[in-house]
Amino acid sequence: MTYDPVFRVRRFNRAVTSEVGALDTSFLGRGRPLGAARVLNAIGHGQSDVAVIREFLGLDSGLMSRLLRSLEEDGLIETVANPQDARRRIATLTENGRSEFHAYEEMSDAQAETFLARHSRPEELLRAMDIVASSLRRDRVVFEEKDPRHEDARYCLGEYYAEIALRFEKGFDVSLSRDPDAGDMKRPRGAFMVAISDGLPIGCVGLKGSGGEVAEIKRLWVAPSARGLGLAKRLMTAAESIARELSIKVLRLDTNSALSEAEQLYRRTGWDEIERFNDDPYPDLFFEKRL
Amino acid sequence: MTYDPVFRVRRFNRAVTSEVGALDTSFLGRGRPLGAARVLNAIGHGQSDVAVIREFLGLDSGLMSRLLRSLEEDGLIETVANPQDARRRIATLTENGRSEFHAYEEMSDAQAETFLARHSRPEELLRAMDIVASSLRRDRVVFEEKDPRHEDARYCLGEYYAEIALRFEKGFDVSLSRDPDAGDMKRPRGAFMVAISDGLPIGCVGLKGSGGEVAEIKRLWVAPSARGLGLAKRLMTAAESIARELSIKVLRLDTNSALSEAEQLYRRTGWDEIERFNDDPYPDLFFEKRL
DNA sequence: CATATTACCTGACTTAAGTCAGATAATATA
DNA sequence: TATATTATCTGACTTAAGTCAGGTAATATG
Repeated sequence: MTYDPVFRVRRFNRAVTSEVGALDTSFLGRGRPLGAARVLNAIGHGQSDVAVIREFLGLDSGLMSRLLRSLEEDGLIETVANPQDARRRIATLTENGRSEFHAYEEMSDAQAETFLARHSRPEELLRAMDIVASSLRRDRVVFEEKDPRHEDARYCLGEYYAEIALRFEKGFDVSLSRDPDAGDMKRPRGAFMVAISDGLPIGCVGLKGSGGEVAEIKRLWVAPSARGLGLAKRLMTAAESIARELSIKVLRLDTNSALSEAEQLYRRTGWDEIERFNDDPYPDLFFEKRL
Repeated sequence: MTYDPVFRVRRFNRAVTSEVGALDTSFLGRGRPLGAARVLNAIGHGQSDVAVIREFLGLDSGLMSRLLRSLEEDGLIETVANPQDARRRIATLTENGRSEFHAYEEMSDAQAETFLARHSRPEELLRAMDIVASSLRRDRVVFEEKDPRHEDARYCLGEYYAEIALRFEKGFDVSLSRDPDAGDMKRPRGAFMVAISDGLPIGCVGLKGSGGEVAEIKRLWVAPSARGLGLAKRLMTAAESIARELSIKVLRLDTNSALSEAEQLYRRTGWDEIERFNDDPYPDLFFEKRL
């Protein structure tokens, strides 16, 4: 017996729509209309190009202009013409603007902390929030090529190794996490791709080149909170298209039959099972795809 | 290595505030201002007393009056004086109002279904949404005394037995779920209490009386999605206060040491460990509290 | 019974948000 | 170079939402 799924989704909708105020009232509470506060916030987060902010917040040009004037009159921002294109304007915070922005930031941080502090199992609540946020914004995930030693890449790899270690009872040699392959997962031999959802890395994949026509797919990982969104497939597609760019003709990968979701994905997307091509102890399944 | 909790809460806030439209646009999309749509929706859900709706939606009396007039002019509702108190008004849907309300309901249902259908692990997404919703609305949980055979009570008991069966490897005799104790968990001997969060039962507790001065606490259960909110303690407090109403002097309970959260709760809230007082096979810990 | 309170209504007002039609100056294009 | 396009600005407008003071009729209270 389980409750109607549609009822549960709608219950969630009611909860967030009636409590969004409780979630984050930092936009209010400083005596400024929401619109002006949102513009100030965007500028504070480094968005300086007026047209970009306007597009991002979905504002009419007239309204945007007026909001900028009101922030300017309050001495919070300054605008100057863009030197590359004098039609466009660039907005920056003044000293007062920075302190006002920080006041908003601190309110928002404090509210988030209070919300978590009321829960005695904050890690589970956070996991749930990650799942919902990733699902809501699934269409805004961005795929960025990163150096495997970049902070975001290392975060993903750390999570990947931690999970591997958990799933294979025999454990996993953590020394590998120093990643001897890093050099082969950078241009021009290969690449490393991170999926980022509103600032949070939620997946990665490595393309480990050899300099020749054969390359390997490594480190395919999707955060537990982002599974079910089809991210692994999108990561693989991205990796394949980089491989084509690099004139790679044959892709290989190894995996373990315990990772059944991965196995299914490969079989569904044109990979063929092949003979073992290395003597690593962990994998027991080997695939190949000709591009 | 884990991401900053405050960052993750704020990411969630951004996701819901920027996608609430995507979550439920059913209030819009029918050419009616949000305020009027919300009033129509409240009436459709059976709230007929104007003052109650006004309180619930937090509206000024003047504004409420105007919204009612506009719905009346559109032929969607009718208002009559309350026969018990002619100052108050009662609003009901007309035939047109009912079909308009159903149009909103169907849009909302369809959107919830679409949202779920895009996810390949809907049950995990639902669990996450339950956790977040229960946490957001923790202060609006209502405790209702119910007959143990009432639908909500039976839902809780079903979940309780299912969980017990999972936690004790030896399994659990499901025939017990027919609940031979039902008669003792009703007034005047005892009571059964269900915690309900916006329509979803998320916890329960039974007070099983004997007719005398000794009663037992049974079936304390909190939904996995509502743990960490202090609900068990509130349920126990509610059960104790009913026990006092019923002139019960001694409360007893049995539990299993595998349920460590429960054991800690009892020890923290004035219960004393006592000798075994029954020969049930499952419990191995026994407590007593004098009221 | 006189008076206070309550629930609702009405009119006059404010604010936030947004739309729309030009105007201006800079830049891109034929 | 003439023309079109673009980014921003300005003024005039609309709509939704809400506030506030005062009014009416019903009900509660001393």
